[in-house]
Amino acid sequence: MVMPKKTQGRQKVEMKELDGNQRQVTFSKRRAGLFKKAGELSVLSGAEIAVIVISKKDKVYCFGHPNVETILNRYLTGGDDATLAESSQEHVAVNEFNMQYDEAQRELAMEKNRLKEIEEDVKMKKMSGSGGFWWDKPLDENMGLEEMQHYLWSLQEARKKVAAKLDERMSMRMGKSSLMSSMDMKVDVGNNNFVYPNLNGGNNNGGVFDSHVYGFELGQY
Amino acid sequence: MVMPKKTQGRQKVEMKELDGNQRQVTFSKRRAGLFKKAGELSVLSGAEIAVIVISKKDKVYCFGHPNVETILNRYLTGGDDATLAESSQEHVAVNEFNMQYDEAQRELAMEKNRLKEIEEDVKMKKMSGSGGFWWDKPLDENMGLEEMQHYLWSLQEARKKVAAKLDERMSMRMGKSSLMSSMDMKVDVGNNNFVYPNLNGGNNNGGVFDSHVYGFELGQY
DNA sequence: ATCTATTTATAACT
DNA sequence: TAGTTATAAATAGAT
Repeated sequence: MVMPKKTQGRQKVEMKELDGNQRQVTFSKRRAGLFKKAGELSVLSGAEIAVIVISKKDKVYCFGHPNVETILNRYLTGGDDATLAESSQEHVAVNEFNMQYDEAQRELAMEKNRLKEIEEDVKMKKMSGSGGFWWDKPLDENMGLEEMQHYLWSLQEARKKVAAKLDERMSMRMGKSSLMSSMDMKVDVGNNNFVYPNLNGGNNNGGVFDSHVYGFELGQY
Repeated sequence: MVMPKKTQGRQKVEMKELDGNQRQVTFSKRRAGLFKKAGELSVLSGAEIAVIVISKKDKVYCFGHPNVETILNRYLTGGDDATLAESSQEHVAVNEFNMQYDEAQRELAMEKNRLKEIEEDVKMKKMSGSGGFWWDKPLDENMGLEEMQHYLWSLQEARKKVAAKLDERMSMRMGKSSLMSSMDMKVDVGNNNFVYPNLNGGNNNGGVFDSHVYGFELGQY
């Protein structure tokens, strides 16, 4: 007795832009897959990886190991820390920050993993589907309030530096630019109770919640 | 008669850092896979994607559609063009340029695809292994001299259109455009025999030949 | 770089 | 958005 197939299974798909719901679904699924692949590659090869995805509706999703800012910094400065260290005091500062940050991240990862193991011990079922790496989840899901505060502070500092770098780069390319001014506007979230604007409705993504994956929650995908 | 299996086939692999040769091989294979996935996602969903990978030996590999710089700009700036456009006239200009540039890139991509189809028609063999998207290969690898010339020509044509529109816009707002000169610098690779400076040893990544993949060629992998 | 055997990722459906 | 299933793709191991 041959059971009729329940589904047609995966079908080959033409590589052209999709529409409507199909696009949304595919976008979600493949974005998740892409981030997972990025995470695996970084673990297996020890490489640093940043992935930034901006949907058609301007929503920003990103992945970064150890974190996006560090990688952008390296990318913009030439990919070599030595180069970075040589260029100026400011760079040294950023560099130093990066190292400390990395270390902090490592500790965090370990703690997270410990927590996770405990959880898994409790669950131990059906986690294969929802499981994954810690950096594959939204920040607020794996960060306490205090930790968050420190994290925000340090990242904002770093971001200013990176922003300055980018501005420099861009102006080198485009003649000139006043990106900094607008960036400051966005970076100095100042006194908003450590709740970064990104999570509050603005579409400013700051780049603060890195080392992980997150999406802005405003419109549809 | 049962043929002994030729290979064990793919084996499940533990997610931990690899060593030596195995790491290099895996790094190459998976990096390629990651970029391909990124390209597919951008085509299917119409999203803009940037991927930056820095190997343990500090080599930088990146993928960007339509190009890395634009995406980093949007990321650092807030991910929303509208926000950017509000801040100042100059931002409007930059923003506008970016949009038009993106558009031009899209056109170019289509043209490239057309060219490729013709080539494939001639070849039509064994392309499955080396096939893929044009933006998934180093520039020098998928561009013959003639093709390169055509590419540069179309890029310049497209750019003229963009520049014209931009200039038009600019003069509408201000007295004149200061972008023209810098743009010329950027696109007019001029007389260097169609070999883009990026390919000549510097780690300047230009941002002009993006929408594709390339790595810096300084050390080992 | 190529070639399989398998593992993974996912398209279609629920 | 979250499962399920069948099939398309990616890729580990070996050449």
